[in-house]
Amino acid sequence: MNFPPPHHDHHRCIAQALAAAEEECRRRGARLTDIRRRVLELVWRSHAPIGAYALLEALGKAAPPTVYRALDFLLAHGLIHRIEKLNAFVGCAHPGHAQAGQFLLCRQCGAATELNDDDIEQAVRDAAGRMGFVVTALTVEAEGLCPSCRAGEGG
Amino acid sequence: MNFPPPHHDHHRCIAQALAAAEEECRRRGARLTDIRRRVLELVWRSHAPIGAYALLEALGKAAPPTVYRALDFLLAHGLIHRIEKLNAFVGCAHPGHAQAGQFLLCRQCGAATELNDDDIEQAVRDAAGRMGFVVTALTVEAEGLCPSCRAGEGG
DNA sequence: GGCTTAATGTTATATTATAACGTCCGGTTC
DNA sequence: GAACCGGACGTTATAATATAACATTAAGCC
Ligand SMILES: [Zn+2]
Ligand SMILES: [Zn+2]
Ligand SMILES: [Zn+2]
Ligand SMILES: [Zn+2]
Repeated sequence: MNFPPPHHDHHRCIAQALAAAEEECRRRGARLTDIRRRVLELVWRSHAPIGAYALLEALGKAAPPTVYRALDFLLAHGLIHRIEKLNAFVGCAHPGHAQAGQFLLCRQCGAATELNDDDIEQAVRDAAGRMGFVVTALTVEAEGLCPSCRAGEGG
Repeated sequence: MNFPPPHHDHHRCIAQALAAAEEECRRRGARLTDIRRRVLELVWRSHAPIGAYALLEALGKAAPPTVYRALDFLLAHGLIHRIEKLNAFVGCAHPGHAQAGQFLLCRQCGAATELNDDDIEQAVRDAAGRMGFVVTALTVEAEGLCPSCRAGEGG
């Protein structure tokens, strides 16, 4: 839930994500098969969202439906999220929690960080409610500069 | 800025949008050519976002670059907006105003309505700021049910 | 083991978007 | 007016993203 510093111990991010995914799948009676696990691992190779065809290439011998099916599974069980602006996917650090789909996207380093801010969600629900609109799903994608990249830009 | 009722005088929406576009282009010294105007008019055929290839077909004899170039122009001058979730485009009712890119998308009738809510933007800036992230562009796409469709669903 | 269903493989194709280059047209300069 | 210039458009090809349809394999169950 914090912005990942540039040189943190990312193996730890991956290990935690995979452990959380195992747990979540067990809890839901879902099968984290080999392909699904490999795709999840590849998504977690970095905090920057990755596209389906990049995953496909990384997987090696596979066809598009293979990776899209794995992505569908991971999305359905809240293990990854889709970044609409980028047609790309990023790991979810807190599967099982209520997710609002709020993301900060650094235009410099590409990192995506998930927010889960009730005030944002409430502000949207309020504004929508004033027009008689009922919100059932929310996508927030904020582009900008993360702390590290901001420092690097001399600003 | 209100949700368009199902049977409002939509010719008026179109006329106003085209007039506003003319004015905005004049103000900016931009050329609203025939193709660009026709695409804008087609985008405004309804309040539901429309895809590039649907526009292409409606245009008749034209190739993809033609419509994409027109869309790029209209986007650049704030006359339309792109809905990322849908890979589709919708007219902007208030060109020239500061736009936050906030949309309510009715999953029933498809209508997209633009919000311009400072509280939403502020909530995002605040949440981002707490993590040291500076927001430069914001996309908010809320899916749900508009007033008319809510009434129709018997809920 | 045989049955059933979920998962994956495979091929083809749909959908969305852009690259590259040629042509035309309106205005400017001389 | 001829030469020039730059923006808009035409045209062809192709890139990038995503899904349909059906065959095959693998798990889970009895
Ligand atoms: Zn990490
Ligand atoms: Zn960054
Ligand atoms: Zn209207
Ligand atoms: Zn509606």
